[in-house]
Amino acid sequence: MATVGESNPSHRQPAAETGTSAAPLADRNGNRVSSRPSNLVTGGIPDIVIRRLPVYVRTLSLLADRGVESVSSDELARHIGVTAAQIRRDLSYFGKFGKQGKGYSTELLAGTISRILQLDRQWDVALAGFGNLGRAIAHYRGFLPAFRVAAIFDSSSERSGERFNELTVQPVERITEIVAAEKIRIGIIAVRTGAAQDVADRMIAGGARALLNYTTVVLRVPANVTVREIDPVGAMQSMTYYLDERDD
Amino acid sequence: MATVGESNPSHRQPAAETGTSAAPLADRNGNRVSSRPSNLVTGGIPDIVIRRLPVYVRTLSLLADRGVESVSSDELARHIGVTAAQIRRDLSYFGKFGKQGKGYSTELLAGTISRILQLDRQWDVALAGFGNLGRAIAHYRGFLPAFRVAAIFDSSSERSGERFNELTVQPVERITEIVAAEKIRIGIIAVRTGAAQDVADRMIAGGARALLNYTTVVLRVPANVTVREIDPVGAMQSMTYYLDERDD
DNA sequence: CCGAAATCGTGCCATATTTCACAATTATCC
DNA sequence: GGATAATTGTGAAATATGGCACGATTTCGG
Ligand SMILES: NC(=O)c1ccc[n+]([C@@H]2O[C@H](COP(=O)([O-])OP(=O)(O)OC[C@H]3O[C@@H](n4cnc5c(N)ncnc54)[C@H](O)[C@@H]3O)[C@@H](O)[C@H]2O)c1
Ligand SMILES: NC(=O)c1ccc[n+]([C@@H]2O[C@H](COP(=O)([O-])OP(=O)(O)OC[C@H]3O[C@@H](n4cnc5c(N)ncnc54)[C@H](O)[C@@H]3O)[C@@H](O)[C@H]2O)c1
Repeated sequence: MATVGESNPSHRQPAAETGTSAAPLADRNGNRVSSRPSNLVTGGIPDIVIRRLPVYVRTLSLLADRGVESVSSDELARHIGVTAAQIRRDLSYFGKFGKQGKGYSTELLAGTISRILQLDRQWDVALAGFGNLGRAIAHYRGFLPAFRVAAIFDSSSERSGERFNELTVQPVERITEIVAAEKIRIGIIAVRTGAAQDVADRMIAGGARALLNYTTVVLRVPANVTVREIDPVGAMQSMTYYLDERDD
Repeated sequence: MATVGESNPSHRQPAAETGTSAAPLADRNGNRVSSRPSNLVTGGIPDIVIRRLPVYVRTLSLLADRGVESVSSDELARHIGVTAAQIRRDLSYFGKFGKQGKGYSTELLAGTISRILQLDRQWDVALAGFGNLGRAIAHYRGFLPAFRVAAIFDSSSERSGERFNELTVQPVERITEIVAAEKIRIGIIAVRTGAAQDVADRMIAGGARALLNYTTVVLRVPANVTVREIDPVGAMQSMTYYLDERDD
């Protein structure tokens, strides 16, 4: 396997981009806004490429499960809905994984990209907010097996203290302490909007460096923290632009 | 106000894009796969610009509600986390809304962009899937007031027939019929992955032209249908790339 | 009413991203 | 075994996106 895989990832650290400055706000797909790694300075790999990798893994794994042993960039591209050249280019940032005349081994490539993304381990995640959304996230099995909710926080005195599986919902005051103690690097923010920045700050103080933000708040985070936005409302609001009364 | 606002939006229709050529996301049948409209051909406005507009509206409305009457591109940029030039450029696609020396009227600009996005009306939405996620979406107030769940579908015989507010959950077989009858243009897909394409096809057959896809399935849709993906798992999986054991 | 300060809109340039297209390599078939 | 077909990885070109910087215009304080 080529270079990146399990090598020391320190060189990948998102380029410095402080608070408000240069951070672009929406990715190509529809996922949203805010501080994601700038994509060039480090000589690193463009974030837009990184964001496509999960789809590759997903599709390759699906094919592998179906018993398909190898796949060409062209066929993979048709499955995913991108161009074959893009897939080949994306992969070329990391090494050479294909075989001319044959294509890529589905299983091998899925495994390789998983390692590149560090998905070959389980990550503990801190969940803040245990309201409707927070509960839904806690119950959602789709994050498994790479991600496991290891701590839950809520400010409400009714909710804090509540049990979920083997976890007790903790008060927000303990976020920093617990995130640090459990070495949690990833946070999910599902609190009411007014509390989002505070909760993010506490998580970061405890050592979190990746935040999944379900609120519409634009989070201010240091340059070494990655934030991804989940913004279904924004997605809907941008689709209506294209709607027309009559149609085809 | 400038041109676009409530003018006939037919010219905005995503360019019909045949085959794989100009459009990055087309499959063999000329069906655009997955999200966003092609962004150039029509001489139309780049989709990436459209996708930023909801954030502008949101922020401007917030400021207006706080009693801020006008805001400069610079200040707005600081709130949102983009550059002032980008905001000015984005707006310039639609007209001239600012006043030199002063900035933009928060209320006016929020209203103008809302009209551009056609958010100055209520859109009926069809929701497919009434499991955990579907229920959460149905209860979620964040889509209001621009979007209203007007029909709910589920294949399960237990769920179909169930009531939600004044709605009865309907079987998937009725999607096309009901979507057509109620002139619904927007669908939300929250069914199990295996059913996503089928449900999408039925909605489109009934006249839906915008789909919010919560599943990980890559939907095949005609070129005149916009799809946006909500993919929190992918977002998480791409953030782990940047995580490092030690940090800073 | 004046000069300084603020701010927009945009031409033009810089950067980022995608795509083309082809040499090199490997597979396949007879 | 040799000819043909398939397919990769990548330099170079093409597009798309972002940002600088400045003329033009408006505001503002006195
Ligand atoms: N992106 C999405 O798909 C999506 C969907 C639904 C809701 N949301 C957003 O997620 C957030 C939560 O939505 P919800 O429907 O779960 O609301 P909710 O009211 O059910 O839950 C909010 C929770 O946050 C808790 N909370 C309030 N202040 C807190 C604080 N300082 N620290 C920790 N917890 C605190 C409350 O006690 C409550 O449990 C909102 O911002 C909402 O807009 C996003
Ligand atoms: N993007 C996200 O944030 C997110 C979060 C949770 C779940 N999901 C995804 O959303 C989907 C639903 O998740 P869930 O947790 O609600 O699962 P669920 O099992 O609770 O609900 C799925 C629902 O789909 C219904 N269904 C199955 N086949 C159908 C068909 N042919 N037509 C209509 N309805 C059908 C089922 O009856 C059930 O009610 C899954 O694909 C899941 O991976 C996405």
